[in-house]
Amino acid sequence: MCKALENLQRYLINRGGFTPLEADQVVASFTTKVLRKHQSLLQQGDVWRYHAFVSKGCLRTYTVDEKGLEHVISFSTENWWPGDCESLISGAPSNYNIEALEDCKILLIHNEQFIDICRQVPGMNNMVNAMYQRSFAAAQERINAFLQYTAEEKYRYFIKKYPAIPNRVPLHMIASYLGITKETLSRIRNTLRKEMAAGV
Amino acid sequence: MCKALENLQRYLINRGGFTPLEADQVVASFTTKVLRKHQSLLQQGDVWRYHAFVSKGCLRTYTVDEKGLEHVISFSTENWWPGDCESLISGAPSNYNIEALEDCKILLIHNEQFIDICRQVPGMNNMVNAMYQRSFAAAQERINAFLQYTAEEKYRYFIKKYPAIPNRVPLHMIASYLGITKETLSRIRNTLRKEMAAGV
DNA sequence: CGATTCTTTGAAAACAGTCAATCTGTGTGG
DNA sequence: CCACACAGATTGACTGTTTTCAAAGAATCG
Repeated sequence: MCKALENLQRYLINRGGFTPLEADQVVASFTTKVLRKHQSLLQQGDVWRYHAFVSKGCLRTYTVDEKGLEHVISFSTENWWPGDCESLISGAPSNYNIEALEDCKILLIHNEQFIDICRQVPGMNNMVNAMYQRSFAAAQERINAFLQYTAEEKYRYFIKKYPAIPNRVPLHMIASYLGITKETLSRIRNTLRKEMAAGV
Repeated sequence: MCKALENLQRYLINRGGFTPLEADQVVASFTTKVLRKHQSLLQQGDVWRYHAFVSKGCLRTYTVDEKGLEHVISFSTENWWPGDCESLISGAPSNYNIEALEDCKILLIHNEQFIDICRQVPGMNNMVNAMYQRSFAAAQERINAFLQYTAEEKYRYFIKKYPAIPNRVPLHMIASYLGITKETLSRIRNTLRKEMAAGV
């Protein structure tokens, strides 16, 4: 088994509570997709019919508003499931774009096959369920951050929660993710640097 | 069957795709809880171990930050499932408060019983799954609104999406939900009134 | 009624955004 | 290997939306 698939297998065993055999069965239905930096996994207007697991790399999901401005909805690194669950449920064209920020290895499966597996492998439903619960809980936490934090507090919270992201992702995308401008984020970084230097 | 339970039965048939008989079986495990205005369904620090269906009334879920300020996370009206899914999964004390804004009728079930029903009634897993998917999609949409809208745009979007809420809920709670101050929202309302008067 | 709670209004202050210029680093092609 | 282009990051001055603070006017409830 190639390394990309092994990552998913490990994920299924550790996070989904599967036996190695069950995990094999699930993994066998996935195909590997290599994405080079700047390539897309999903483009606005297309329908999302898959489940995708990030085995290696980093992607961003973003929207484009009426003024043509991009807004980063989320980052997806190893062991995440990027996609558009709205489009998946409804079959409607997606409003989201998903783009590789680095060279990526993605494991893909069509939704129909995925549903088959859910029927065949007991425990699959539970894992999917838990996945969505976690996603929802995380989204609520983020909403909470929008409600109570200033720009600086949002950034502090972000680097505490995702310490690896700032090193992998350009600043202006993080600013977009936080709902602030790149200039503001640059100034915030500056004050944080000064704090570090002062030994706070 | 009392009227409160009938609402849930109807929900299960229409939204969950159950037969009336299956729906009966599910409904039978729920108990009715009456909440008077200002009473709580969940208080910060308690563990949430239930699933709750709003048969009648309106509630708010909110957090209290370090400064003692309240932030409205969500409103729940008829046919919604308020609760703290984070606390439910992890078993950790909740950070949320859920309070009745009107006299309410809530249908409650313990999570353990709920899991039993999921095992017994086929299709239950799918419904729960779809519920969380919808919740997650809605949360993402809200995050998107935070990213691209001004205060006024957020309010316009809100009344368009939830036209019934403004009539049932005090202004300052809507302001909190939108992440703006009550004074700002009051001023926005003022300009909207003027627009209406001018016939825009 | 009196007492909350909710809403509105005004003026001043603060935070973040905009615009514009410059600086940095990286990679590509001559 | 250098020069150039380009994307990303920083800085400054200015603008503007939203917040804050304070006060007073509705509305609701016991």
